[in-house]
Amino acid sequence: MARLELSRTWEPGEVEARLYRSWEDSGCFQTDPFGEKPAFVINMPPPNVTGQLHMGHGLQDSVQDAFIRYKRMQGFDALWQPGKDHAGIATQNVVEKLLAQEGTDRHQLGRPAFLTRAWEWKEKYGDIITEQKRKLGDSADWQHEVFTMDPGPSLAVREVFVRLFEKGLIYQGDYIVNWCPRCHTAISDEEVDHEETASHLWHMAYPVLDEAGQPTAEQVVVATTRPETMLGDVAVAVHPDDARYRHLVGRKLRLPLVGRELLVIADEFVDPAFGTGCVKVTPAHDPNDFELGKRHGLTPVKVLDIEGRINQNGGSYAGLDRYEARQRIVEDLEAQSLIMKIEEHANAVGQCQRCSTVVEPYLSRQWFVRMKPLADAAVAAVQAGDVRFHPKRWENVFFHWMDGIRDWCISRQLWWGHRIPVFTCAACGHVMVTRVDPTACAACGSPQLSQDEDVLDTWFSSWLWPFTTLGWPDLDNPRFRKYYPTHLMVTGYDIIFFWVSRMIMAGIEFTGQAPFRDIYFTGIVKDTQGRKMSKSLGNGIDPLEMVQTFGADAVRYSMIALNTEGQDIKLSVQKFEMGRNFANKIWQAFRFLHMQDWSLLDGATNLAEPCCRELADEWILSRLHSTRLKVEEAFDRYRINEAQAALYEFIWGDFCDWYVELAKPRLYNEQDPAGRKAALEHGLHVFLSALQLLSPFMPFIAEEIWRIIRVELEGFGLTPPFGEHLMLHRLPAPRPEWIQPEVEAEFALVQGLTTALRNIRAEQNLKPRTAISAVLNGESARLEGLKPVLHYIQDLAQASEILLGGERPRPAAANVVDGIDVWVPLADLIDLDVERARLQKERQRLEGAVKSLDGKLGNAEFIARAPAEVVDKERAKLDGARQDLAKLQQNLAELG
RNA sequence: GGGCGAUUAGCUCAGUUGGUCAGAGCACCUGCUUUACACGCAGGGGGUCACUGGUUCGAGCCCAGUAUCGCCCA
Repeated sequence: MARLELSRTWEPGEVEARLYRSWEDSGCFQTDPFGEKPAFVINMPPPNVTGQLHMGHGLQDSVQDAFIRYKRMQGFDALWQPGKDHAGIATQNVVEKLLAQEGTDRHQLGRPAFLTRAWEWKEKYGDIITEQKRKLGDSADWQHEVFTMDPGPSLAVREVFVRLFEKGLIYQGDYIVNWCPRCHTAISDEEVDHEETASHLWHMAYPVLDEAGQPTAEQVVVATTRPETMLGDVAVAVHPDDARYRHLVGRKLRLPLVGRELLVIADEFVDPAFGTGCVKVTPAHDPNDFELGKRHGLTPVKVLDIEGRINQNGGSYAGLDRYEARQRIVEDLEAQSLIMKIEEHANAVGQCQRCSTVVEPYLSRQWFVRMKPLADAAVAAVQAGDVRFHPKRWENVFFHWMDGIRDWCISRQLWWGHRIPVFTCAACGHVMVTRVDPTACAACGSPQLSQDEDVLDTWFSSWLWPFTTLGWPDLDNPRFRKYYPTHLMVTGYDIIFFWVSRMIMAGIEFTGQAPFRDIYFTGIVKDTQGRKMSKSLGNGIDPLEMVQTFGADAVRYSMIALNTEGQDIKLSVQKFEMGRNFANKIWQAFRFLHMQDWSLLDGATNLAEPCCRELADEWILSRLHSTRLKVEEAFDRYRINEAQAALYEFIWGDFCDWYVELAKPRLYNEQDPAGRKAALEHGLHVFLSALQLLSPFMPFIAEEIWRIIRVELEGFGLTPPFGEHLMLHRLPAPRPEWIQPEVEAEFALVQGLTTALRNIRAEQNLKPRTAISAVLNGESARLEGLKPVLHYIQDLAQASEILLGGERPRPAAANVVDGIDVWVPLADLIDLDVERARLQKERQRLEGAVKSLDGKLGNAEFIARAPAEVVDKERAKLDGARQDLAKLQQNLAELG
């Protein structure tokens, strides 16, 4: 029978592409809203249409896919709901750049033509990111992929806007917002990154005026980090209790360079300890000053335009960029000797998260959502345990933010996005917020209506994502009915504010239910120095490149291995070697099984069941099922790295290192065909079972080996006991009765004795080919117990002969394992000095153990207070150590 | 200023409810072309678990404080 040829190492490239196609084409990722199976749902955080795959996806998708695949194999109708985000600012930026290359811009094009271009771009490039995600092996339900601007989600966004408006939770108003002078739009507080920057504090003197409006000799000195905003100053404030300035309150000042008269006002807000204790008040360009101005009835003066340039209110500075203006103003003040001091000052400057431009606090008319009423229910839901955070500590971050929650600026001065459904009648000024575009004014009937020019913040569609992806607001949509609320959300802790909190609020507000039950926070992927990966630093590691170099399984394995309890990950390319090495190890183990004589298998062969014939079989089966339990438990506790680690230890540490070695003599024993067959069958059964458990983590190699086994079995005319795709194969019920601690203990002794012999061999520098024999001595009952496993030790330690009991050979190298003497007669081979040194070291170790245990057990308090179980255990340890020590002393004495 | 996290082997990190927990991977040392694997095998070295007190029969693990680093919020 011709057998398949297996590559010498695991070569993932071609295999992964082929298998993924086969999964997707066969509908392996699909779900069934009408089926009987219970649902398990993860909503994939929608990547931006402009996005490129980065390591954050590498990490989070590995986690999500592991859960989804595991649940799917447990018999759930597992939905991983994918989608994409229209990324308002980012997409508009990209399209505007294209237009600029063509020598035009969106204003020349006009809104409809611009939107056509944006859609064209989206259709052409928008799938790049999801194609990239397929390379990771993501088993998402791609057929139901949703885009935030699809008709469904768009309808939902409008519905939500109208509902909130009707409830009085959406309002329009003039407030200070964060303005990005490059994106030409307002952004929310959450979209501003604060970076500590070295700056200056300029102390500027404003002359005090007398009753007649003439300058006096007195000056008021204010300190500011933004001198250019002085053009918009309308007052100077001091603390009412500040004795230094009390006499000035109510007096007038002359604003230098501009000439405007300013009033000195008193306000509790002023911190007398900061700067000079006098604060210039610029209500149009500072949030605190804005509030201050409102309290004192001041009229704001705007001095910046949407580009961040000084406007016509800035007199001779009009048209200058804000930084040029800053420089010129400082120079001009200096020329008038009005700069009193320039201090070094570090302050946190807000930057646009999208383009890193320094944002300006900017007075403008925007739409806001009143958040407080939504927040209360969300907090209650988390407190009640309706939503559970993993790790739990992130709850505090959530509570803290919710506690101080501020209203959400949702309007953006963009064209790409959901246009705000507010219509104003040109004739009578009546404002309408409607689910369907109105054709005539509801008040006066005029058809002359104009829609608000702005669009909504992209997050305004994202916060609805868990239910809009499933068909909401159509409550009868079968997908919504079956899959909502979802079960698990996996994302980074860095978007707790942006997204997680808001999703919880929206879920409760609009569906009456929290949108997910559990939320698992991953860490953030950093570089080796602990810096965030970024394009500008060029310190990113490209997941696609890693997939190409090491394979998707390796990338997934490594990312999950590194993802411990939501800690940040310091990543380097080298880290992927562990995944690659593990995949290759699995492949080699399979090559070994594969190269055996499969013609031994017959109609009675059932790889779905074990066929234990001896201790080694029972042992590996026990280990397999112990591992199985660990995996289950780890998934339940959201510690999937532990699940993966347990599988690694089992496959590499138990199966490859010990079981395969013991299977070799059985497989090569021509005298015992039944034994050969059993060894092969049992090896395949255990290996396959482990692979199935591993497949949520390393789906490709598991699936490929499964496929090859199928093909080979069919080649021998046998029927595989499983279906075409491993990933769809139901996990068999756990069999705890196969876990046998006594068998594991017995085997541990085999391992200990083997290691002792190998240790002697290595320390005495004996070549592997050199035959050694050994004598094991101890209590007769224990020697009797070793009889059935003696051949294991002999094979594993490559010993020509092992005697149970008998005289100590002289000279001999010696070890003691758990009360059993291990002697290796070495005649002329032994190096006495080496042997003596080795034994002395071992003696030292044992003496230490005896001393510490002795002390412990000599302590009456310990005997009295510690549980009897613990005391007994310690006693047994002491007895064992004493016994071993005595034997060791004897061995040393023998050496002379 | 408030909060959170980290501090365990040279490096990156695990260590559930306090009692075989002092561990893994990489790196290191010594052997090894052993018919699955050098992306490997066998053996080995290496840590006052940041520091100081406390609770306890017993503390990487609990408590208090200190130091250093990092993050978030103000």
